[in-house]
Amino acid sequence: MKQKPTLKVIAKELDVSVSTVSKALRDSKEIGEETKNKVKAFAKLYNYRPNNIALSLKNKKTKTLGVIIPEIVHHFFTTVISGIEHYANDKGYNVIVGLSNESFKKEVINLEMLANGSIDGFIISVAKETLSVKDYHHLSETIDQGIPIVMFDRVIDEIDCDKVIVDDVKTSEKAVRKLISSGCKQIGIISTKDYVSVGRLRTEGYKNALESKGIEVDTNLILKIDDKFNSDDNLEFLEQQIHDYFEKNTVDGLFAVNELYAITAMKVARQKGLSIPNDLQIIGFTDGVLSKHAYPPLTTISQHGFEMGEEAAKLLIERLENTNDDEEPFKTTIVKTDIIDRETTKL
Amino acid sequence: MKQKPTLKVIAKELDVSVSTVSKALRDSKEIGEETKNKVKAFAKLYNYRPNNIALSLKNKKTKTLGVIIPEIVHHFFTTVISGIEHYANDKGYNVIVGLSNESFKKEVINLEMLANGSIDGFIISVAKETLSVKDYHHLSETIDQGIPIVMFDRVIDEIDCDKVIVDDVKTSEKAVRKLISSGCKQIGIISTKDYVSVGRLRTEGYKNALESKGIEVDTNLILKIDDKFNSDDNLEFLEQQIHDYFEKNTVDGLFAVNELYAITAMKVARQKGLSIPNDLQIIGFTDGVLSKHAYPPLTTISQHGFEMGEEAAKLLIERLENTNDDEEPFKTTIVKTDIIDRETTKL
DNA sequence: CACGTCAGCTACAACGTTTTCGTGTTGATA
DNA sequence: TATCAACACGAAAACGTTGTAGCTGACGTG
Repeated sequence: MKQKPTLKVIAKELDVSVSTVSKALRDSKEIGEETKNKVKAFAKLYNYRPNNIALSLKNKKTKTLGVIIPEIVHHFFTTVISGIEHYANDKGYNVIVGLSNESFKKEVINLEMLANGSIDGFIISVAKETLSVKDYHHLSETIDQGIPIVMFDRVIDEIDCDKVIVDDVKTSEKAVRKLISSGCKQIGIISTKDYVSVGRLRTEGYKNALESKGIEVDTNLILKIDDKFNSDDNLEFLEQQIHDYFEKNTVDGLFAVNELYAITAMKVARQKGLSIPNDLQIIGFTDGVLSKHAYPPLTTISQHGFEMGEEAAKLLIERLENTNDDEEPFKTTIVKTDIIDRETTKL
Repeated sequence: MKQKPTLKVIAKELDVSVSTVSKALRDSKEIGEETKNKVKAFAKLYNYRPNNIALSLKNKKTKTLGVIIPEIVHHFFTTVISGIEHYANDKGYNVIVGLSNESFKKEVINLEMLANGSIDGFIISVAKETLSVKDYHHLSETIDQGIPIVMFDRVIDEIDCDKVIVDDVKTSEKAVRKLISSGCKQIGIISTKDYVSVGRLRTEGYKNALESKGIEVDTNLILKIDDKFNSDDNLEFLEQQIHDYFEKNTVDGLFAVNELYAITAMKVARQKGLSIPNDLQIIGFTDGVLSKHAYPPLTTISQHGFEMGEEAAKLLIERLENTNDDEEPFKTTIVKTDIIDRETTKL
């Protein structure tokens, strides 16, 4: 186990000064050709690489991005991370991930752990609990300390920062319109509680679509799932709620704000003997593995997570590398969506 | 935007020395009560947090783990990351993720980017390309430099390090035995090419099970998928290969070495009019979202990714924090598996 | 009064870099 | 021969922290 060589050991070994070694390796014209070659050869031989930590300390930048997401076991978030990684690596940045597990406290801890010099900026999708308790002090304090934040997907209007979102209202409107034009007469929606911005906005789009076609909105047809900040374990609870919904309502079209809700609705519908898409047409939101491999394959809205990730990383890195004194105004970029036609809708 | 306070600014502000501030905050008995209180109050007021980078430089440890995986958009890997994060955070460690995208070159780059001081140790599941070209110099060099590595799932026998695996052979044996005892007469396997260790081992288990029951192994029934280092885009190619397999062979039991293969096989079988589990019983490997939400829900082997992640993090951190001079021998821990009975098998 | 002790503080080095500002030697020029 | 530029290199500071060693003044003891 040979130790990593430092400038100092190279200097001692070659009997020159540390500065000379540093300059030689950076090809400074201050150093003579001969010395340069000698140093470079030695450095290559011993596989010298500058110590990142020392560089970070000196340059006051770490070339590392902090990504905080509610859950990693979730296809949408992982595609976003892929996008972030892709863009960031390309620009020489690393990515640290923190998981909030939808918990406010863990979000705060993660932010604090990383905000002490470990990273140059954050990309975050806020936890449901944070949205629900409406306590954003950790975010505003971080921004106050000069650490930029980019929010994506779940976004907080009150916080001024760069944002990457999807036009939830318009997109949902489009999806529900599609259901209408495919012949659905009774269209329901399975959404989240209102404090989750995306749920609220997608419900809004749902209403807009109906109203624009002169259809009255029946609030009984709007199911707002109570998922206790944790969508993974309480699958039965989710099924139960959807089951009850089907007991009380008869629908021939359904719009679900994520793919899990859509898939689960399909399952419950199948148990009730409904045929998809003949008796019931369904559109989901987010194009994940579930949608693609479901039976029948689910017609869904693609959020283009990869592009969202790339865009978020781009916004963040641009802000980090912007050396102008005049602060750039905050941008919120809207990533386009597409409806991917599969087999849970007609036509 | 107020700057992060450092020891130096606190010292200047309170007109004491930097050392005094440092010691006061760490509650050293060298410092008088009065001064301590003054410093602590000031630090709290200005929300002082020690700079991680400076600490890392000084202590020569970063309290950060580097995790390198082939793909993040993959349920098994994300559960492993969850497990790693869970254990690591608990011990005050952060996690940097690097994606190799199954590419040898990207794996090397990622390793090098992080090995220059950014992390204390690696947890890695090697890329298929690396396994196929059999070039492990980046891994052995990293270990040589004193940076410990823990491998999980896809593991390299030639490299001496801690490992976390599943007993692929035994587990597969159990699964195939189950198929046999459920009445299957013609049992096939969908595996990977042999350079992927898990594929090779699971195929071995498949053969063992058959032989132990006195059934002759028919190599035609062994399909080794050629997936070109990228399982995501070439879904049609995968389908094609499975389709051809079904054309040539008639099976009533199928063991697939991952869930995507299993799900795709189900899809192809359905197209051929086969009823599951009546005409064909299927068992997959890895309990992911696909298995759970498939139609019908897939009987599968749970690898307990979360536990694997926790175990990997545990091994790594224990090694990092082991201050004994005598090197601990390398361990490989075997995480248990379970068959999760769902609806693609009888009984 | 000389000496030692102790509390309470400060100075300094070190971690590995980069960069600014010297400094000494050479050779050419006036 | 005195002056000066060009060249090749070194010393030192800085980033933020911690730990060791050193310093100062007050007090007690013989």
